[in-house]
Formats: sequence, C-alpha cells, structure tokens
Amino acid sequence: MSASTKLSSSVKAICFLAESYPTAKTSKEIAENTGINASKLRKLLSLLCKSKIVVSNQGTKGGFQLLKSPKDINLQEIYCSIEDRKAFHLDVSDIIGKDEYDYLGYFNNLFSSIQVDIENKMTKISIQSIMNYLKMKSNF
Amino acid sequence: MSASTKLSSSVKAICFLAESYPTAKTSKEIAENTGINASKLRKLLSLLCKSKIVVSNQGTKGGFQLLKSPKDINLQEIYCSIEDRKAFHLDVSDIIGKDEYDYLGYFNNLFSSIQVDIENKMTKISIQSIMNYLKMKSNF
DNA sequence: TTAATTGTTATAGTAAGTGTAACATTTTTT
DNA sequence: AAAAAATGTTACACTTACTATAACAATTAA
Repeated sequence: MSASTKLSSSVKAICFLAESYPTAKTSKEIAENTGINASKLRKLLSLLCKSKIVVSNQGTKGGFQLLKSPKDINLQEIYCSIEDRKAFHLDVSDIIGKDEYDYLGYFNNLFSSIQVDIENKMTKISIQSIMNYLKMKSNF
Repeated sequence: MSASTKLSSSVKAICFLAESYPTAKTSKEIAENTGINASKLRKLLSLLCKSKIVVSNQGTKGGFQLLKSPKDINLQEIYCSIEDRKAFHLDVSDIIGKDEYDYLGYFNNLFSSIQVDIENKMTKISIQSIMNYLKMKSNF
C-alpha cells in the first residue's frame, strides 16, 4: 500500500516556485535546483496546470509559475492533480465471488471513510506551512 | 497507493472459520467455500498463526481454527499480521537529495499521523461486526 | 527563421503483487 | 512402521504498476 514519489517531487517543485513567487521558472531551472529530471517535472507540472495550481508558457522566455499564493495551495489538491487513485485504496473488486455476502460494500464503506480523514488532513496543509516548517528546521 | 487483496482474502477465511467457531477446517474446505486458492490460504493462515489469531494442526484431522472469539478479532491485527508495510505509506526516502531541507521528516510526521487514524479505525472493526453487517445486508 | 521552451509519447528497467504448483515436514491412524 | 492427510515453505511464471529518461512534436518570442 505504497504511493508514488510523485507527490514529494511535486511539492519540491512547487516549493521552489514559491520561493520566488510569482516569477516563472523553466523546467531546466527547477531540475537543477531540485535534482528532479526535467522531463518528469514537465509531466507533473502539466498536470498541475490542468488544476490551475500553476500556469505554463511555452516558447522562449516561457516557463512555469504559481497561479496561487503558497498559502492558498494545499496538499490535497496537489495529490488529486497528479494521482488518479484515492490516497487510500484497496483492490477488493475481486472479492465479490461465489458467496452471497457483500464484502465489497463493507470494505468500500470503510475505505471511503478513511479516505475522508486523509483528505481532511491534507487539505489543512499548505505549501506555505511546509516552507515555514522546513525553514524553521534548517535554523538548527 | 494500493493495497493487496490479502486483507480481504484473510477476512473471508476468518469469517468462514468464525461461522463454525471454534471447529477446525482444512485449507481445502476453506478454499472450496471461499473460492480462494488453498496454497494462498495456507500462506495467509500461517501468518495469522504467528500472531495468535488462528492455530494450525498438521497431519490427518488437522486444519485451522480460530484462537479467539470473532468479537475479539479486529481488522487492525489482521492487517498487521499479513502486511509488513504500514497501511498508509509513501516512498519519500529518496527526497533527501541535494537540498538542505528536511522534506523527509515533514512527510513522515504527516504520514504517521494518518497511520494512527487508520489503525484506530481498523481496531474498532471486529470480525463479529463484519459478519453482523453482512448478514443484515443479505436479508434484503 | 531560429532558438528556446513546454507537451506528449515511447521505451526500457525495476519493483511489487498474484496465483499456482511442487515438495518438504509433520501428525494421526492403522 | 508405513501410509495417508494435512500444514509449511519455496519456487516460478505472469501480470501490473512504477520510475526514469529520451526523443520528438508543438508552440512561442525575439
């Protein structure tokens, strides 16, 4: 029950953009500063464009920039932009087998309730709060 | 961020054992009644043996039986028995790259807090309550 | 028109999960 | 002691998902 590294890569990229908000940065610049492959970054950022978290400009002098203030971007919307799956998900679709019991319904109820908890937690965490935490930690 | 079918298979097997608690059943009998492969069942049930949820007896007249009442078995202990990973887990170990910020620590704090929530939810769900739910549903 | 940039597709490699079979081990029964 | 029946464990093939990267198409500004 593991998740991708897409979330942490996205957060790193967005935090980098947030440091010079609202200035635009190219995928190459972001790559050099985060260590994340530029092609991978473009794929992630294009997803974040579709949900209006960042905006992209093609061509010379193009790049990516945040469309919202760091305090108005939360983890949940980032997660939803880059992942099609729910954050907590079990493959139970095959358990509606030969028996008469509705295991599938039972587990789905449980999992969607867990999902709500996770989304609530993620919604409360903004990019700004992540940056504050990281800066505070780096002062030691 | 998906989980295995191991949990639902285990629950099905345990529910079947619970229906005739505390009588022992062979992996073949469980397989015939649940549609789950007998070899897979033995692997799962041997893990559940190690955490004292079921007990196994080899040899003729052997089989598996519940070691505890269905009301005293909860989802959380089943999950922990069969999965080595935490229920909610992100691969963020590679994000401690070239920068000075402690992203890893930040995400770990978040994820362990989510983990606590999930474990609390699972702990509250007993095999007995699952069976009650399923029986109630099958009356329609 | 050229250069620089994003957007998209393709591909190869790795890791994880799944289902099943085969065989070793243990135990009871005769 | 031998045979039968069961669990315990290992191995393997198959599929699926994830990851990283490259290559090229599309777009834009100078």
